[in-house]
Amino acid sequence: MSGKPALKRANGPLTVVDDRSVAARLFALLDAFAAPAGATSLTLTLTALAERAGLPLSTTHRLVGELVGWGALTKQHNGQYSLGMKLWELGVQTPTAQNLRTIALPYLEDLYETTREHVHLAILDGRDALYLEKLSGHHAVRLTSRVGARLPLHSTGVGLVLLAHAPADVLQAYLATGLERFLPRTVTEPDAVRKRLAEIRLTGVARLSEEMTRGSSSIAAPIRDRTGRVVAAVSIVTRTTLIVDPEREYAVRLAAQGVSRALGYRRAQQ
Amino acid sequence: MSGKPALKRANGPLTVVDDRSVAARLFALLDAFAAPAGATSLTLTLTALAERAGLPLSTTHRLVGELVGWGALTKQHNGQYSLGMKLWELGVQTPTAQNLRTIALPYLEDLYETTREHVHLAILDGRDALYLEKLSGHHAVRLTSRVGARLPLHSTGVGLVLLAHAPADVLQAYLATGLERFLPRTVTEPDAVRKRLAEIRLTGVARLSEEMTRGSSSIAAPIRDRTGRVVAAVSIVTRTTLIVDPEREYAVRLAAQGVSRALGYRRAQQ
DNA sequence: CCGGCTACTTCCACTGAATGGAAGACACTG
DNA sequence: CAGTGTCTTCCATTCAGTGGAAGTAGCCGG
Repeated sequence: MSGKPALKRANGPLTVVDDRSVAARLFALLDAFAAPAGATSLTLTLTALAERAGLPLSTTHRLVGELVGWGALTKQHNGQYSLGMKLWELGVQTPTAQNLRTIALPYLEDLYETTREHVHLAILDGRDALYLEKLSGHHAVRLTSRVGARLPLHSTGVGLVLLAHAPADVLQAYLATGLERFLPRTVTEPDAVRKRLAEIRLTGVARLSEEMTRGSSSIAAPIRDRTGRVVAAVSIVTRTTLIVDPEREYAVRLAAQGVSRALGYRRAQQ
Repeated sequence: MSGKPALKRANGPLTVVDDRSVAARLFALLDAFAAPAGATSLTLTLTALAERAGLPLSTTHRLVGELVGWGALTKQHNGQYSLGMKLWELGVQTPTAQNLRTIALPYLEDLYETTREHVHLAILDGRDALYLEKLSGHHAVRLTSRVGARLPLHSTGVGLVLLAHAPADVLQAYLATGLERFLPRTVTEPDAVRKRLAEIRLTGVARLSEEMTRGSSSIAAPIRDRTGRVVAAVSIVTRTTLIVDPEREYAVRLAAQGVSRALGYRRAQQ
């Protein structure tokens, strides 16, 4: 691979920091493990890793050695490498994740108990909805989401809620890039999306059917912090039915309000 | 491997890999954020960070710049640094955590629902019980545990279960170091611990009262994978009462069995 | 308004840590 | 047992990283 500049990452969040710096190489190695979509966590051989990170084998070997020594990677019995516990340990200490999760979890559990459906908690990160938490029972519908997943803003319940309350420039930028159509019913036309967002702001809930995963629908509501800013969104994902039942919507609203209140939000204004 | 410098692996939090290497410096910076016990996630100024990591300020400045660029650290409005979302994102993809959690969560939820108590899921990592998951309602007792926390093996329910099924050498090594007494009732005498572990192996449950946190008791049971090896432990932590109630113990057992079965364990032998 | 303090940022000449090609070890496989 | 793919080690070369020092920004008290 001569192509001297920049690593050629294909899919996913490519954060080239500086390239050439040792740090950047280490990051490239870790990024090589970023799982694509809803896939299971990767496991790579040294050679595969070197290739994905765009580094010479011997360099990879040495750096991987350091990463393993620290615990960021683990070498399994079969010689494959995977992300290590140390990374998990540090990761769960990240303030945003840690705090929001801790505060929200009890309410999410309540929501799960009353509805028995998948419960999601997500925040806006860049151009994606980043799933912080997901509860689901033994049966519920199969889904692409998982904790740590990034899903599009325009085709998920939490995504639309987050988008509805995002700063104008973020919305602008998001709509500017073409929106992918996952299923026939996915709304991708910018103006239609804007209209939809206005309604979501008005009613305080988002409802979607068959826009991301066949056979499933979603109801989502915003979570606000003490300043009133929308910082996250909760949703439930249910099997699509024709009946619109207001009870579930109420349950989602209730959960969102509970978390907001726990974050210090008092619906003051007006 | 001449016995020269560094390479100080111990799997405690302070993992000096080689020192001098760029990687080691980066790791030191990240390690500086490792929260002590049950504390909230740290937030540090550049200077504090430099100090904790034992690096010159200018070096710290540059490296921190790279870490922020990649997303491992975040600079907050007030100029303080904290762990960043990228780290969380990678962390939750760690196979052990990811898989166990995904499989176990539904059972933990059931357990929470029937008991309304703190529910813990932990694995053995080094000399500690590492808490992978924690569910707790709005009320339950206040505790030191949290997801990502490390607590001692001899004074927690999950810890004792894990220790009871640990390889002989691990147990040996653990008992060799003096065990800390947290409360008057903490069992710290090696032989007493061994006896206790034998009982836990026999009955399949661990019960503790007032050994770690004042006012709380715990019931824990082992989780096995398809090979029959104990890979994790579940527990509930309740307010201490005088009544030993068998229902809760049954619920914990049930949850542990559920997860074990989901992991492919068939209680074959005997 | 200023001087003094602390905390952060930038600069750059020097140097030793990191590099990577190549060769050696290992492990399958047919 | 040669053949192929993968991993590990070595070491001369050099360029990325270093860190002392100087510059900048922000804050406080007088």
